[in-house]
Amino acid sequence: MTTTTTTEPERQLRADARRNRERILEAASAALAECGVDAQIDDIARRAGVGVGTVYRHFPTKEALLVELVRRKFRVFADHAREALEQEGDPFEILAGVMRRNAATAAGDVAMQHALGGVGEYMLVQAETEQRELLALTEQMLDRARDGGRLRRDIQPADIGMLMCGVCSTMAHAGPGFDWKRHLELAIDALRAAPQG
Amino acid sequence: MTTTTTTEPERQLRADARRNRERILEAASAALAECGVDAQIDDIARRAGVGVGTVYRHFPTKEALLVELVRRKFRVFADHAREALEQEGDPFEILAGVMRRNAATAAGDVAMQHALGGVGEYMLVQAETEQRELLALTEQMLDRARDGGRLRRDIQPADIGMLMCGVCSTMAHAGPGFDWKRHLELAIDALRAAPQG
DNA sequence: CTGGAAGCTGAACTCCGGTTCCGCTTGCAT
DNA sequence: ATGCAAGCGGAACCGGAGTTCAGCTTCCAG
Repeated sequence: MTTTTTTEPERQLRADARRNRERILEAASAALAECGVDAQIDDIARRAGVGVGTVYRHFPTKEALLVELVRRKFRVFADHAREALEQEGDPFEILAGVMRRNAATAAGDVAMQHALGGVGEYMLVQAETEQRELLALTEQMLDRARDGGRLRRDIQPADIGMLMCGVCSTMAHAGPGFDWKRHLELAIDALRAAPQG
Repeated sequence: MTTTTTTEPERQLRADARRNRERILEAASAALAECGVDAQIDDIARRAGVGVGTVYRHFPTKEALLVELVRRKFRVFADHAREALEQEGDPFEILAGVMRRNAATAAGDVAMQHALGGVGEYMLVQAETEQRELLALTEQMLDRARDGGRLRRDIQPADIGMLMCGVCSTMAHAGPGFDWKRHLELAIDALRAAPQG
């Protein structure tokens, strides 16, 4: 299948334009990963080796650029989930594996922490499609893990979302005893079924 | 004892000044609870029925005002903990009760959600003293609950902090299935000792 | 009562960062 | 080859929000 994401621009771009678009996205990704929402357009343009005007030719507004990157990241999360669904093995551990992998991905991206940690609600709202996709995949993982018997029976896809958002919020905090990996493991433990009733 | 908090201004303020200071704090509290970090000084001044200059006479900078309010809120959290430590009853439930009460407090205050949810790290950093106090009280609650046997033995005070930050981060999100009370209960469940080994 | 220090006001200032826009460059269809 | 639409650069623009300050008002000690 050709890349038919609603996000991509309608008609064929000129070759150099496509190249620039990609460089901008890359630069933006780096800048936002580093500085979060506070990254500046001028900086992004500089990193991309491009004028500010060019950035605005490709993305009507800073917010649009932010949203596009959040979308992409969500697709990465979804890819991880899809890969995991191919694997053999204990479905609970597979679920936990995806959570660990996605958390690690978010850990390197301040913008994503902002989006998930509560600021930049707008970013999430506009990535609704991608979120839904991820939720659907999560549901599959949950179903399997529930059948496996090691997952608490009342856990819903949105629960995973909330917990992951929570973990991301601790990524932004530095402090003694503040460690997102620890937080993540606590969250995963919260999902376990009590060792029989 | 006289109010000897390092935060209060050194020498006796003129009567009207003290009154104004209080009105500003009140107005700021309301504005920040509503708009979070984005609340504007002009708006705060207007709500307080005071000129902007007056706000700046009492707080050198917007950040200082923010920090002061975060500190106060932490003291409220600590008060809740202190009260709880007076109570009789299952120490685990007492701990859970404080968590519920403090979460509910934070739920009505967007600025606090920003501070705890990952933005405004700076606010937390400057409320270090108040945090330490809260941590110490938390430790007492944990010790008792651990002795009671219903608390997972490896839970540390900072864990509670992280979990609470996480819960606050979901407060900022609206969405189907996103419900901070649910998140909080999951967090509390994560603390429970497995029903024997 | 009264002098003067403390406090107040709010228009004006400053800074900063997103956005615009116009003249120039470049890819590509013919 | 070549014309021209698509794309690019980046200085300039603009609005918004924190902060300042010069003159006026109010409290209160003596």
